[in-house]
Amino acid sequence: MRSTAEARRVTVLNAAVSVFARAGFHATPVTAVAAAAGISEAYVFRLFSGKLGLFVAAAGACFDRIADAIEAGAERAGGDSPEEILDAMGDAYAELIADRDLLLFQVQAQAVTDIPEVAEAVRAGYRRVATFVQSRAQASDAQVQQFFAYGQLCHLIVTAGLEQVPEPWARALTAGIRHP
Amino acid sequence: MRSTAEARRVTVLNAAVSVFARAGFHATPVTAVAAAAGISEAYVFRLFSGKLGLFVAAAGACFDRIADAIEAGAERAGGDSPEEILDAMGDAYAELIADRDLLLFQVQAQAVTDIPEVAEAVRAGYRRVATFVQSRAQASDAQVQQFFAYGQLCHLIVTAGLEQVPEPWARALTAGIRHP
DNA sequence: CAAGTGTGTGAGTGCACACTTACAAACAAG
DNA sequence: CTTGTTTGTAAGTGTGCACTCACACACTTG
Repeated sequence: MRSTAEARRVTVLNAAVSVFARAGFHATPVTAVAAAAGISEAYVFRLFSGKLGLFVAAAGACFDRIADAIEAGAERAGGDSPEEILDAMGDAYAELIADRDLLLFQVQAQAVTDIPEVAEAVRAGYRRVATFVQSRAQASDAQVQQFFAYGQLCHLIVTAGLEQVPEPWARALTAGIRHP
Repeated sequence: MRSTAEARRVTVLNAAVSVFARAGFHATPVTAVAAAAGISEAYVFRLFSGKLGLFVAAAGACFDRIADAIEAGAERAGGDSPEEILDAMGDAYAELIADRDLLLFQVQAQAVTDIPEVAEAVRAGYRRVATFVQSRAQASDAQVQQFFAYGQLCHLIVTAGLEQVPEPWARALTAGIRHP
């Protein structure tokens, strides 16, 4: 049944985002994502063209979920000004990455951009998100840039575990970042 | 001669930063850094306690160089206001990472923060840089936060190769970032 | 029922790589 | 010269992992 194979791919992709997020591309064996998806390693290799194909597909799924969340967040904005819409998008993003999988996957993907296919997937993901943010919020270039700069700051805060650091420098970096 | 061993360690560390920066911790064999340093793999293992010890030491060297460059940059500031000093520091940082090794190494280190020793090294590095920036520039928390947020944005720009992308969304993200 | 097609796996295979060990040359001290 | 220490390497060893293949069950079609 063709639909079953397609359903499997979705399951595997969700598992892949979670598992790759922890230890990254090179450090996670495809056995691990197969186990997380509840199927055999051999079948994962049939569903995707090698480990790299799996990772690239997972990157697509990751950015899909991010784009959807931001889009939904924009709908809940309090007003029509760029500031209000960006703020609502930021809140939606913060909510989405509460479980950390999507954030950590992005970090892992950025770390293996020496592989051209991954670099292209990352560009495609940010292209999609950035163009939507700009057009939907009617924000200026500078506002969009700021939006992503503080998004990237979240990556540092989470990977370095700065929320747990009580020292002043860490408090300065984490100040105002919504529920990490 | 003890001094020679110490000199070797420095050589190896410089090589390690460059080599790890390209492909990351898990994807680069220590043979590669040994070759870059011009010595045998076995001797690298004698100079450092395993691959992880080498990587952590390289992280220390990386943040040392960053801190030194920012410190030197601050000396060249045009004035005494926080804005002028932060700007001079930003310029110094941008100059330093022109060769990309230090920037990419930071990305790679952030990607393997699931290893506790690496996470601690990253925190120590940012602790050193952030405390210096804040005390030297007498900047507010918000200014320091902004400084690092746009620094992290540079990581995205470089890893995704956004300087090469002519599309509007990419131009918005790269606008005003000093000579990438 | 026979033949074909899609879904799924267990049991390999081969290679890359982290780390060790045994050994050698240089230099120093007595 | 002998003994000891430091610098350095060549040649393993064992393991983990990407990827393959032969095979099996299910389900459809004629």
